[in-house]
Amino acid sequence: MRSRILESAKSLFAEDGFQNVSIRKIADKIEYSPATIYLYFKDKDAILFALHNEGFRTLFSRQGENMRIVDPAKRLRALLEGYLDFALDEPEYYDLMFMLFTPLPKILKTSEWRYGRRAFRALQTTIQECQNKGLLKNTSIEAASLGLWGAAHGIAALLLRQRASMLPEDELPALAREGLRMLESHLLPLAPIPSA
Amino acid sequence: MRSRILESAKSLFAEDGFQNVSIRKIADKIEYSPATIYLYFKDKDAILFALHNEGFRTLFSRQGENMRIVDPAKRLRALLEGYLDFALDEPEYYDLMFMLFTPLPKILKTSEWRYGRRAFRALQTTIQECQNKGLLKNTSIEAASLGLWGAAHGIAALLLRQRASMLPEDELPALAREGLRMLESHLLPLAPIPSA
Amino acid sequence: MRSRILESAKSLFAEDGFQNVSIRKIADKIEYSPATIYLYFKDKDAILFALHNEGFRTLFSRQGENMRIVDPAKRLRALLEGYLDFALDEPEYYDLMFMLFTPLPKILKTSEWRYGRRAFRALQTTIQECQNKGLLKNTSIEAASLGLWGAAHGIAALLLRQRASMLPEDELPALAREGLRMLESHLLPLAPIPSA
Amino acid sequence: MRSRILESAKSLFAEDGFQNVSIRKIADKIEYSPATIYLYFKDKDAILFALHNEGFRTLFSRQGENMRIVDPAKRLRALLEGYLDFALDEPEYYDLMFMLFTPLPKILKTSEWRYGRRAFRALQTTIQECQNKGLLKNTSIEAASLGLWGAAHGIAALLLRQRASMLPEDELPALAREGLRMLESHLLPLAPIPSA
DNA sequence: CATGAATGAGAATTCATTCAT
DNA sequence: TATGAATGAATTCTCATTCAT
Repeated sequence: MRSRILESAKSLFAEDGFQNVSIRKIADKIEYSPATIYLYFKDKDAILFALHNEGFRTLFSRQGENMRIVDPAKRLRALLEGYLDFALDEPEYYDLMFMLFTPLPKILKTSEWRYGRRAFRALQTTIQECQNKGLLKNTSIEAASLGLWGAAHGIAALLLRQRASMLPEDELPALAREGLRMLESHLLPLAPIPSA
Repeated sequence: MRSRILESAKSLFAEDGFQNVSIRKIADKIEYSPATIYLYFKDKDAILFALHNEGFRTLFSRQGENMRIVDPAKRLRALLEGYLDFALDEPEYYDLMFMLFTPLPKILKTSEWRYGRRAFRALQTTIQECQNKGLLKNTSIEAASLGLWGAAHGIAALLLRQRASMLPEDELPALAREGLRMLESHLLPLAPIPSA
Repeated sequence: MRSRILESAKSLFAEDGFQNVSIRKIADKIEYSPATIYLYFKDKDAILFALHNEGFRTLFSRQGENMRIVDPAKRLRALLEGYLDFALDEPEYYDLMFMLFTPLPKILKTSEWRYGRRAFRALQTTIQECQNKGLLKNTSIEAASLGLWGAAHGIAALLLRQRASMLPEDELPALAREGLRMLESHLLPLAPIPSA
Repeated sequence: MRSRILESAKSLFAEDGFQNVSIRKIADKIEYSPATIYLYFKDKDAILFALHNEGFRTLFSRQGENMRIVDPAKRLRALLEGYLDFALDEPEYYDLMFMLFTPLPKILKTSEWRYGRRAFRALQTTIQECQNKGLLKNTSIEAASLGLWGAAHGIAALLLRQRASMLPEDELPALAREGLRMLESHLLPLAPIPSA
C-alpha cells in the first residue's frame, strides 16, 4: 500500500515533474482519498524522500557486482555503463536523484545522500587505480571524476529531459550507450596503450 | 521594460525554480503590478519562451567566433568549452534551455528550438570533419554527437543542480573545465596521434 | 480507562484550548488508537461534558464544608475564597466550566449545570442572611450575587487567561488571594460595623 | 473594505468564537471570495491583531475623559464603570482583548498590549492616590489593582460567556452595573468615611 | 476490548489570470 | 501605459468520525 502510493507517485513525478504532481493526483491514481496518503507519509516531501532512498538502494544493488571487477579500467567502464543503464531503466528514480531542482535541502543533509558520497568516493578510488596503471594521466582525480560522471550523467539527462529530439527517438537508448562507449574507448582503452 | 521583466524573471527562475516563481513575485521585484506583466506577456509560459529565445541568441553569439575556427578538432574543442562556459556564465539561461522539465511542449515545437537543431547539425558537421581527419573513429556521428554534447552538458548539469557537492564548492568551475579538457585531451588530441 | 482519557483530555484542553485538541492528540497521549476513544465517548463534546461534570462534582465536594459554616459573612467569605482556590488549583476544570466559549449549548441545558443553579442559589441565600445581619445593604440580591461571584471569577480569569502578566508571575496566586480578601474586608467586615 | 472585513470578522468571532470562524465564513458574509480577504490581511491572525488594536484604541478613547477626573476615588469608580461599560457595549472587542484563549503570543509581545500595561499603571497610580486619601488601606497596590480590575472583568466575563443565565437575561446589563456599583460603594465610599 | 484503514468535509493559503478604470 | 480589485481553481494538510475486523 505504501508501495502502491510510491509506485503511483513515481510514475506521476516522471510524467509531470515533481512540482506538478499534487497529493490529490496521486490519490486519484490509486483511487483513494487524499487523506489516506497522509496515513502513510507525513508529507509530500516524505514521499520524495522515500523514493529517493529506494532509488539509491536500487542503484547500489545494481552496481554491487560491478564494484567487484578487479581490473580498474574495466570496473570503471562497467560503473559508468551501469550508471547510464540505471538512468535509462529507471528514469523516474534517476530524475529524482540527480536532476530534480534542489528542493531537497532536507534530503541532501540526510541519510541516503551519504550513499552518494560513498559512491563518489568509490569512483575516485577506481580512477586512482586507473592512474596507477598509466591511464587517465595528467589530471587531478577530482577533475577526472567530475568529467566522467558528468559524461554519463549528461547523456542520460539529455534523453530524460527530451533535449535530444533531433535524433530518432527509438534509437536514443542505443545511441546513448554507444556514445558513452565511444568516450570510454578513448579514455579507457582496453588494450594496453599501444605507444607505451 | 519588457526586458526589466525578463531580467527579473530570469534571476527568480534560477533561484527558486520555474515552478516556484509566481507572476506576483516577478512583479514585486520590478515594483510593478502583476497585471502589468500581462501587457507585455500573454502568459507565464510566454516569459519562459522569451527567455528561451534570448538564451539561444546569447549562446549563438558566443559561439559564432568558435564556429569560424578552421581546424575541426580545435573547433570542436572550442565549441564544447564554449558551451560549458555558457552554462557556467549564464546558468539561468542554461537551466531553462537544457534542464528544465518539459514545460515546453509548446516551445519544443516552435521557432527557436530550430536554433538548437541548427547548432546540433553544426556539431555533427564538425565531428564529421574530425572523422575525416582520422579522429573520433569507429562511431556513428549520431552517437559521437550525443556523447560529446552529453559530456559537456552533464558536467554543467551536475554543477547547476548542486549534485557535485562533494567537491569543494569554490573550485567547482575550475574542476568542471579541467574535467572537460581531460575528456578532450583523450578524444581530440591536438598533436597528431603519436603512434600513427 | 475512561478516566485515563479524561485525564489526558483535561490536561490537553488546558494547554492548547479545547478547539486545538484533536481526538488523535488525546489518543496519542494515552497511547491508544483514536477509535478506542469512541468506545468510551460518543463525541468530542461528550468528553467535554464528562469533564464538566467531574469539575462540578469536585467543586461541590470542596465547598461542602464551607456551606456548613454558620456565620453567613464567614460562610460567604469562605465560599468566595474556596471558589478562587478551586480555580487556581484546578485551572483545567475551571476553564472548562466557567470560561470556555459556549460550545455548550448542549451542556448548558442539561443535567449538571443544575448544580450551577443550585450553587448560585446557595450563594444568594447566604447573601440574604448577610443582609439580615446588616451587611451588604442597599442592593438587590441579584446584583450582589453577580458582583461577588464576578469578583472572584474575574480575578481567577485574569490569571488563567494570562492577562495579568504585568504582575510578577510567581506571585500571582498570592496576589489573587490577597486581592480577593481585600475586597472581602470592605464588603464583609468580620468585626461588627464600627459606626453602627 | 478593510473595515468591511473587520466588521464581519468581529461579529463572527463574537458569535462563534475565534477558532470556529474560518476565512471562508468571513468571506461569505461580506459576499466576497476568500482570496479577497488576503488582499487586505496577510493572515487570519492579522485580522485578529487589527481588531485587537481597534479594540484598545476604542477603550482608550472611551476612558480618556475619566482619566481627567481629579478626585481619585471618583476617578477609580469611573474607570471601573467605564471598563464594564466598554465590555457590555463592545463585547466582541472585549472578548478578543481580555478573554480569548492565549493564541496571541505574537500580540502579547507587540505594540498595542503596551497600552494594556500603560492602562494598568494608570489604575495603580489611581489606587495609590486613593490610599493617600485613606481609602483602600491595608493592601498592596498590586493586590488591590488585581482585585478591582478582576471584579469588573469577572462581572463582564460572566455575562459575555453566558454563565449568569440564572439571572433574567434582559436585566443582566443593569444587574452587572449595579453589582459593580455595590462593590464600589463599599470599597470607595464617596462620602468621607463616617467613623473617621 | 481495541484498532487499522479509510474518508468527507473543511481548514488556510496561493496563484494565474481578468477586467474595468 | 498601468493598476487595483477580484476570483475560481488548486494546493497542502488536519480532523472527527466510521466500520470491518
